[in-house]
Amino acid sequence: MQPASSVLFPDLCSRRAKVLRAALRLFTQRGFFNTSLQMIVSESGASVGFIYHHFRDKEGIARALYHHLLERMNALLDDIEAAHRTAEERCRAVIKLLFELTEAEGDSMGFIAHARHREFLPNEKAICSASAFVRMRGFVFEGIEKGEIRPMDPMVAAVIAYGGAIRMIGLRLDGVIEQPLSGYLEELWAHTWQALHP
Amino acid sequence: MQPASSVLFPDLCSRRAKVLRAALRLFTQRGFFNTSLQMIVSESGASVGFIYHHFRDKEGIARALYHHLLERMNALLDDIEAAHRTAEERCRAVIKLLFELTEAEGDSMGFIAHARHREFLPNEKAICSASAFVRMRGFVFEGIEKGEIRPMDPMVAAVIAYGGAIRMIGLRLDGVIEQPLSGYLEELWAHTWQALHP
DNA sequence: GTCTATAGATCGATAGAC
DNA sequence: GTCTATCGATCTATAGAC
Repeated sequence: MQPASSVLFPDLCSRRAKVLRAALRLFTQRGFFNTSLQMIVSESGASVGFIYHHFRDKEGIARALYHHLLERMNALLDDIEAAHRTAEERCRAVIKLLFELTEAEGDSMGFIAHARHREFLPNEKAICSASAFVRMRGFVFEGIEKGEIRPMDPMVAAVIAYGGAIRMIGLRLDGVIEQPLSGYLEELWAHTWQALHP
Repeated sequence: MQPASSVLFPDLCSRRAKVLRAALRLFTQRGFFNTSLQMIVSESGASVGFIYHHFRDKEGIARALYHHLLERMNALLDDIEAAHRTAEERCRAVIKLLFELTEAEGDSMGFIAHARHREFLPNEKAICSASAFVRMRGFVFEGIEKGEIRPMDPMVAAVIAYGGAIRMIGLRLDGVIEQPLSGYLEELWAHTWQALHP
């Protein structure tokens, strides 16, 4: 159940937002192909006509969700970039954010980080090519250039920096990890940084 | 294109194996729900009747693939456990194996590590609860107990050990990483071990 | 713009011959 | 055991009233 107010879904009232939130929950929990339009109608309270008028087709709902969530992620990365100077602080802040979003808005995190978008959005780039993920890697690349991270292949540094956290998010969303992720942040990052610091 | 001989698919000749290999390729590249039975018939050369007689239904093909691949992975983990004593060597060997399989049998790795099985196999456990993944984590847990890995939460150690590699596999399968993974193994593991060693 | 009723197409699964 | 022809269910998308 999504909380009443939400970082990734500021708009909770419009009918369009109701459709998006219902679809998000169904897509994440049952999968895109196991979700019929009728289910979205029942869950959202909107009608078939409304949905086709505003989203063109079923794929259009997923496309709107995809772009909406990536745009929100980009805005949150802007905040992090402005609030922190060093690669170490920025990466840590990114992981803290992702952990918090996993706990507070698991459906959204599941849709962003966990779903196989190519299967139902054939014309979208792979999510890891999306700008939000490119920018996350950019924090690491910049850290190497500035000497804040020890010299190594940039992609290797990026997967070390975020790989453990992303794996942890997956395990949490799948129910393998039963405790809130916030309790792991300090320990995870302290050790991860041992692999990166100069 | 799968190679002519295969670690994960020793049997290449039987009609059953032809169906499994065709389905694997289609499921990984197009997704389970975008693959019709008719496509599997066309790709494998078997008939509808043959498939339903041997697999009961479409889900049965995916189920057979899932169990077959996890069983093969378990056998390969047996080999690693027998060939290496320390956690450091075992984890490194696991990552080396996964990197090699990603390059040589990308469809299989995509199906094991990348697909959302819950969507089309509702009665199977999440893949990260499967025995192969539990055993991979077990190598890490044992390393902590023996003092080969510095004291920390076991799950944190496990995601640090494998998270970077698994992330790299995902990026490689999605085409973000363009070079073979073997070229990254040494550097990735050398730095990752800095986060784990006592 | 919004709704309901329905068309149109696909696909999984089976029946029945061999 | 294997095959082909076909049924029946489901779901997306649209037509047409309001």
